Amino acid sequence: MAQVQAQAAVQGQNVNGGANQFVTTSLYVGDLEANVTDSQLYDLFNQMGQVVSVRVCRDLSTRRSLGYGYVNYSSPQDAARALDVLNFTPVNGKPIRIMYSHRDPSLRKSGAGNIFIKNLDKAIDHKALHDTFSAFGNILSCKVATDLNGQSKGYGFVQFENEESAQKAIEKLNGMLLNDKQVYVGPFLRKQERETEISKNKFNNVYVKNLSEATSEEDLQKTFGEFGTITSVAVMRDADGKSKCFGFVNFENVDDAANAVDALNGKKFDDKEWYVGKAQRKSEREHELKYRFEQNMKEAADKFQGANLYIKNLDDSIEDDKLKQLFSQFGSITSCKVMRDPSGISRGSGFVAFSTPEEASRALQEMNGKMVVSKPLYVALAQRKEDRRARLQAQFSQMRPVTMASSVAPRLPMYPPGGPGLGQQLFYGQAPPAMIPPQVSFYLLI
DNA sequence: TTTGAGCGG
Repeated sequence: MAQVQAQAAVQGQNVNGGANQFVTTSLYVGDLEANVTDSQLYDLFNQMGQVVSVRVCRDLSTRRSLGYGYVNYSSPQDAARALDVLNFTPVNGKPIRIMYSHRDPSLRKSGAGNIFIKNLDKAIDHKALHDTFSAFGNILSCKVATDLNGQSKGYGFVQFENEESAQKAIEKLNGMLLNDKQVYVGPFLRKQERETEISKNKFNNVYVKNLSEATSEEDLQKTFGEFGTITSVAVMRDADGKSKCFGFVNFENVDDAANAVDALNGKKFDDKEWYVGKAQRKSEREHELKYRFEQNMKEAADKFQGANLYIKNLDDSIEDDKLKQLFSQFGSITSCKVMRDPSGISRGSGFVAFSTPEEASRALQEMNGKMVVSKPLYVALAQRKEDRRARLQAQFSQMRPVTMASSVAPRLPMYPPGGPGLGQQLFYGQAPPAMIPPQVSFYLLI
């Protein structure tokens, strides 16, 4: 796989799929021991070719190492070779972990292609793990969990560049013997996700949706009854007795419920593909919705970090279109909004989001202090995430939750298809200004 | 037994 990277590098392509020109020459070096210095990194990496620059990142005020740094080469081949040869080299006794520098965190955060391995023989180290799994695709990051002495804890992680490689690795290696130990290889799940996975496995009550309108309790009883004793069955209906096309089947026995889900989920009845799964309690459903929403908010916030401008001191006469006009000369505007109070009067503030931080930065420089209509504009980068969060919490109590029918509730723009369902009773409120990028117009309270 | 953390000038 090092060859693939080197080849891509020679051709000036970015193996990670981005467009950044530095991606092939700039390395991220992580898992640094706290006392590792710039010059140590330089000495090590300069053995692979001319190093252009190197730095260990430090906390601005305390100057303490943040445990990672960067090494830049002028030659992509040198960078590729350094990644291949120097990865997991101990520095101050701790193996460093090298990746191509990739500033956009979306791939890392998405967790796509990330797998977990357990029951690893203690003799298998980072390198051995890497070698074993690199047969299945390009690896972005790989490590064995270790204790403070560097001893293997018997499990590890491999993040592939793509999901297909991860699937192949799972398929081929799960249950295989590695150094005489049978390893488990599966998708990586965060602790929270894993707990809900487990809780999914034991339940009596089954939820079924996408029923045809004609499907009755008797039909459900008949279909589900094949799997075991049913204690109750219900098709949910509106006031007129018309089916809402979903229902619940409660089994006496948890295994029967699980079998029914396995067998019936995705099956077609009357031309309708049923969804059959564990019936969630309201609190579980809300918890899941909230979790997914927060993940999306985080992604949105990250994405717009640096590309999103906060504007103040706007003349009241300026509307969204006019704001956009003012800023469009600096780049491609992905969204633009003047904040207004409930009666529609401009708050004199707004947001302009560009597609790149560079455009935003230029716009900031050119537009801050510029006279527009009658007043000098105040232009700043939209608040950092941490500040937003703190202020968000302060304002949380002041937001009045609004219940909306699913038919009028706005779609959250950042939701992927199949995200939290709007058919649920969700609470939406107006986003507090200066908190949330304009793309995300509503704040969910649950 | 064991389900991370991580991107600047």
